[in-house]
Amino acid sequence: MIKIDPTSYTPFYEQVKTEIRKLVMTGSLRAGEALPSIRELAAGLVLNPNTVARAYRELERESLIVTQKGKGSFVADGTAPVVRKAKEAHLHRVLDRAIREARELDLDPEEILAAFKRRLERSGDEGKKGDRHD
Amino acid sequence: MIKIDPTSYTPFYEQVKTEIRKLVMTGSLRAGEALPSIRELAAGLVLNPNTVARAYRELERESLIVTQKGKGSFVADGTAPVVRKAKEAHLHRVLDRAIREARELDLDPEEILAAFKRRLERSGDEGKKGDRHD
Amino acid sequence: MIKIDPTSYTPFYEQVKTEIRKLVMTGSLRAGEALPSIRELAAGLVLNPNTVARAYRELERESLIVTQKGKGSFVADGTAPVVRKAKEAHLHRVLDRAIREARELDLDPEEILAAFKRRLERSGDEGKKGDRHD
Amino acid sequence: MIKIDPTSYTPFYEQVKTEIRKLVMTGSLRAGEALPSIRELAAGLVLNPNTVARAYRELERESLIVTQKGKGSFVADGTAPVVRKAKEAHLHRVLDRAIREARELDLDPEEILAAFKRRLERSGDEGKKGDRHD
DNA sequence: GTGGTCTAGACCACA
DNA sequence: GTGGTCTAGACCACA
Repeated sequence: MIKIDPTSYTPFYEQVKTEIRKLVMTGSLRAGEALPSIRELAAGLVLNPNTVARAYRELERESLIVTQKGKGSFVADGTAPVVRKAKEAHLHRVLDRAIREARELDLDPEEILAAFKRRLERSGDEGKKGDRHD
Repeated sequence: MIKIDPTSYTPFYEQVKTEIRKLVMTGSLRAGEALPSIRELAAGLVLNPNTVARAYRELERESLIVTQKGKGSFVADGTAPVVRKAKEAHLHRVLDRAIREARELDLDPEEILAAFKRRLERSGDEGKKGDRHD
Repeated sequence: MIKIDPTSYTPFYEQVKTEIRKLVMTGSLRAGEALPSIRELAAGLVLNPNTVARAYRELERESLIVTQKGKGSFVADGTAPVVRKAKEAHLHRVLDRAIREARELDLDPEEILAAFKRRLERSGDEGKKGDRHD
Repeated sequence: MIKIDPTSYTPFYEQVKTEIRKLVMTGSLRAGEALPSIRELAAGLVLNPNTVARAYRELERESLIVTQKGKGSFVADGTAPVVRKAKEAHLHRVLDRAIREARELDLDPEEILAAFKRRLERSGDEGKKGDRHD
């Protein structure tokens, strides 16, 4: 469910945080639901447990998850209402960045929009694929 | 002309590379034109000359610029024809990343497109502004 | 295993690159094998870690080695088949340079060949020794 | 008559020195003969006069040339007898370096000699050509 | 412990 | 003044 890009400059622990936030935002992980254990996830992602632990620790600090000693980590309650807003904010952040970068190329809004439509359709055909490289 | 974001995970030397690539792609820097000297740019960006030197060195390795001992760095000849393609490729990369990230939120293409249009118009009103934070 | 000549005009990082390429070409370092860590090699050669790091970084860019965060650097896979060709190319480069320089002295090919034979035998007697000073 | 390689790590002034030494060793420049003026040579090589001046100064310090104020630079007298020995020494240096580098590849002397013969013949066919890159 | 980035500052070749 | 190399040393991510 989660993928880490080793070529990205974004630290592994940040990538793990982002991926888990997405799972919550899409409803793949619901309030109260258990996250994979640190060791489990670390093994799956071929990361050191320390790295995953750091991601969980920071997600806990922002109250997205809670950890119960001896039991594991769970999506925090009260998350549900926040999700909708977070999702919208995330979408805007993502789109605004693309728009800003496109405009920095000195392109007209019409051109940008046309290109966006084409790429969006294209992405529908191919399913979700793509190489990130922040 | 160039701005660096100290809060970004992207290394300074990569940010400098990206910014200079943009200047070439937008035609702000044309083939044969001189780049600011390493020391000059470093001073302007409050970076260490070593950091800017690394950016220039790598841009030279990708043949975007050429350096003449004792004289300075210049946009490479033969850049002009390459620019158009690079620009398009960059635009696609930027848009595709946004599309991929939006789709990972389980949003419909229509929703995504509608949001994109709104944000694009909004960006036109405000002029080019925005808080980056890659 | 590696030696650096501080009197050479060739930068230290280039000398390190050349020496490591040789180790791979002679089979002293095989695909997958670990290279000494940057700090280790730097200490051994009495060089600054930055200098060795630059050598490794550039060897990585030419796909001769791969680096894993926190683990170290390793000879790239797929190196084996490339080695034979690289070895031959390197030999030709070395011999051609000597031939060109000898010819620039206006010597006959026979003279050059005779001298080469004598020096080659002589080198066999003495074992591998020699004062470089590029 | 002289060529400078801007991609070489050998400083320009050293390349100039070496090239002039070769001209003397091959008899292209004889004792008492005038060298091109500093400005002339600098213009021909597209170098700054300072750079050529440094080469001349150092060649003068090693007594290969003499400079007469207002007249120019000349190959020193007493050079003739030295030339023969210098030529041989230079040849040996050049060949020994090639031999050392070939042996560092773990090649047999027979292999090396065979390759040398082939490359020597090849060089005869093509005339003097070649890209150096020390 | 292993790499990666960055600053501060020195020294050199070249224009 | 313009680049290029190098050292010393700090700080961070990752194992």
